[in-house]
Amino acid sequence: MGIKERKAREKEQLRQQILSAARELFVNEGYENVSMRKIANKIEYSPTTIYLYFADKADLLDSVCKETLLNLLNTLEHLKRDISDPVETLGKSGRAYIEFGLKYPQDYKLTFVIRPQYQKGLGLDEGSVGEKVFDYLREMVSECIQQGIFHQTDVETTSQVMWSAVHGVTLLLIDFPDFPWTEKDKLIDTVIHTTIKGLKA
Amino acid sequence: MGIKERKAREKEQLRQQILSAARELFVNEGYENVSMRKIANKIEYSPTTIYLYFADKADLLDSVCKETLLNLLNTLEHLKRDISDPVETLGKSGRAYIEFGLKYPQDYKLTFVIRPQYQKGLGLDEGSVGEKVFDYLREMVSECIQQGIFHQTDVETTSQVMWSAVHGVTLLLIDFPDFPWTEKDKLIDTVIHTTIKGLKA
DNA sequence: GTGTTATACTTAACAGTGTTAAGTTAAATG
DNA sequence: CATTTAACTTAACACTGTTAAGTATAACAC
Repeated sequence: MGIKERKAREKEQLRQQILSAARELFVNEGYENVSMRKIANKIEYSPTTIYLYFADKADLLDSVCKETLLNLLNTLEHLKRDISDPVETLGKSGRAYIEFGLKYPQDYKLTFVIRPQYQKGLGLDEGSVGEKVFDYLREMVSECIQQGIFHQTDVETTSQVMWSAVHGVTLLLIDFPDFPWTEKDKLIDTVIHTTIKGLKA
Repeated sequence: MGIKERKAREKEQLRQQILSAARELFVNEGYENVSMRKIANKIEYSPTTIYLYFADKADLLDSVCKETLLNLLNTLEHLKRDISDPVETLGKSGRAYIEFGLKYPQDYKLTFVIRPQYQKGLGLDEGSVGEKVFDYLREMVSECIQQGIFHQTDVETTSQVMWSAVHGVTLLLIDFPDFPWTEKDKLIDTVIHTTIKGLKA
């Protein structure tokens, strides 16, 4: 029964082709400026073929964002976690998060800004990749709280404060590139250190 | 020479009519889902009339956002500033900023997220309303630094950290309404207090 | 009051959009 | 070899932002 498998493999290949064409165009030209026809041209198929693999343009965006979240999760999980110094680890994670956003600014915006506009079902549902990313943050914070380093004892609130800080600075740096920012690394460090210091007991 | 003045007044009136129709539609249906024809219908003029008053759709967005920034600036400037307790004032300002964003979530997103996507020239240029809003923040922060309350002595970096925090939590609350947030007021307060505490000497 | 010019607005059109229904072609199945 | 199924395409619909050309009316000069 090798034929069916080959077919399935070919289907999956085309799906991936569509996905990576879409990502490249979304990132380079912006979601709104990319048409289904442009994507179709890039992969040399007719526009309607895409609809055999994805429900609509928003679904395509959805899949692209899911990949981005997987990459982000992967980046974070590859950080060496120093359990003896959870605050240091939390800081490093925050920095990695921001740097991920700045390394792939368009992907970050697609995932955390554009997508919520089209997909009410946030992508942070139970079991989703988005939730896993936030779970990672929860773990880091939880460790700090357990060791009594933090003032707050509420893991949720503390995690959300941390997320606000890194999300905020990431988006500002992306969206207002011409603003007279302090030297980028200094700003990032200050955001992280200020937040962590504010959380400490 | 009353005729010319009357005409100018009428022109300005129509301009305002277009603007408020655009704002209402942008806010209720989202920038991307509003067509020039929809706006035209609402004001009972032909679509092309709009182009006699605004260069294009992005220019219309621009003008709507400028109004929003004026409203935000006005809100902030009406806060009682307690010069004897600048930290208290800074905290109140931060809260007012976030609450403004949550009171007019769509306007906030149009101004701080959607607009930067279409208008490279950020809207924080010298002399712009956007700059005035940030100047307000600079003043608050500057007062805290002058009184030696803050650890940092750099007004710019400190202001940017503050902005990151409030912008971050505002956008997260708007974009992910279904996320299991801590009680909203508690989260806002914690974000502000954490940031200010982190900045203190 | 008449002729001219400028102003304000509209009609028609272009090239493009997301998406669907119907049609085609080729391969797999019986 | 006939038939069904899968993969893909063509054609179309109703819509988009925007421009060029046209029209009617009001303001002006004489």
